[in-house]
Amino acid sequence: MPAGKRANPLALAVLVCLAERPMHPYEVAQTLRTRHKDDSVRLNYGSLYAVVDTLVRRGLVEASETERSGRLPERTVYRITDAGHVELHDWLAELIAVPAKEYPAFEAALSFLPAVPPDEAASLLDERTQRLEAELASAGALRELVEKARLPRLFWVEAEFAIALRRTELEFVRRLRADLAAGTLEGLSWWRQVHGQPDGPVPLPPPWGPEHDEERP
Amino acid sequence: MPAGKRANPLALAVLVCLAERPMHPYEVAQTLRTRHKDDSVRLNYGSLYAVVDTLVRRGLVEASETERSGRLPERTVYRITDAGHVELHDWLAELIAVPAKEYPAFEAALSFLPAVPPDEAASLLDERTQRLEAELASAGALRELVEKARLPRLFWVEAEFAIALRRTELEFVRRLRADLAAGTLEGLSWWRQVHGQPDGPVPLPPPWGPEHDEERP
DNA sequence: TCTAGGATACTCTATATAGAGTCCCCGATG
DNA sequence: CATCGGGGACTCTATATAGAGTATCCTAGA
Repeated sequence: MPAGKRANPLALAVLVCLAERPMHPYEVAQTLRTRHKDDSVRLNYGSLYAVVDTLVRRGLVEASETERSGRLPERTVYRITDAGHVELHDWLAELIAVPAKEYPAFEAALSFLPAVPPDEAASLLDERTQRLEAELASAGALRELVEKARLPRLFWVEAEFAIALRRTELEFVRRLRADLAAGTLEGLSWWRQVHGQPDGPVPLPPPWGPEHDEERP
Repeated sequence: MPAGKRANPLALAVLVCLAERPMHPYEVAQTLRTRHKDDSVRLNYGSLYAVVDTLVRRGLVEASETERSGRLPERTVYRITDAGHVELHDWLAELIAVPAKEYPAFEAALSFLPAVPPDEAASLLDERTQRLEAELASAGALRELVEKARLPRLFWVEAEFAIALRRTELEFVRRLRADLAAGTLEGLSWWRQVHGQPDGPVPLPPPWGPEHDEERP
């Protein structure tokens, strides 16, 4: 088996850091933080040490020394192995070349949109719009700072990507909200009707089942 | 504490289904599948039953009956409680109104882009482009089918959203690839140089550290 | 000089999760 | 009539994960 388990991208981050030079896990965390890679990779200590252990078990990194200063906890310095270099390369290549299915929370929320009444949905979408605008504004400010610091674009492509996604999301929300306001969203009348019942929230049922999936003779 | 744990969106999906009518977990899974909600919410049996248990412990759903036909495994039918209705509403409202930070795999990959040589990166990006195009093509075909089945747009907004994100990703990848080809990507010379060393892969170190984060006098 | 607060460098534990495995039924096939 | 395959409806288990907790050192203020 060439690829043991490629679950947590934090493991990839560790490999990248150790490919630069040997470090102890806490130092890996620092490095990722000062480079703002913790914006793109979920980083917390609980997972970090677990992930390093896994890498050790898979033979991708190995302990190179354990220092101790005073009576502070030991620091174990790890180095990447040859197998680690290979795995780093293959994993990263795969991540770049093949798009993976993601499950964004908002996509899930949209799936169940009919479960809230349409008027409330409208104001919730408005709130999201405002928050997204705020987020994009501060992201823009940050981008200017980074540019002024003369940090080449190569080192913040990931931030650009995140911003592009958020922008698309904002446009989508605005359009959906507009269609809702204009009454041009197909299914709206059903939606209003379902929530018009006086007997409290009747969130669904949607009027389609297996029979809509394929035609029968 | 009004909100116990709002981790897994599958729990939300279960609440939505049970708000429609009482079901046993397997039936919930079926329902989600026939409505293609398993495209927006990660669904697998291992998690499903665990999630239902959690909902029971939190008092959001309760067992209403357990049937048995023949010697097949028992089917426990669950119904949503009043607290469950409240939680369903609040959770969904939050998901719609406040954008959550996500960690897409490709964003992580972009973070570490300099770890592969630039020429290889170019062809990996090409491969991604092709795969994204294929994905979007089949998504388009599916969308037409759904439209022909007269399924109102309200019931597939989430798919529209996913497509919008993928389109943005495709554009982003195309542009990045083009900048790479044109040599207009800032940092490219450093990138080439680092990977030009004959002593194998020297993936990093990037030429910035804490000193770039803030100015000193 | 005493102390409050913040790094440093982990460690612990309860819970979540994925994926495989299990057991039974039913219809079709040879 | 035996058996084969494909659902249905879970159950089991090893691993991953988040978040809080711990213990030491250092610095700067009162």
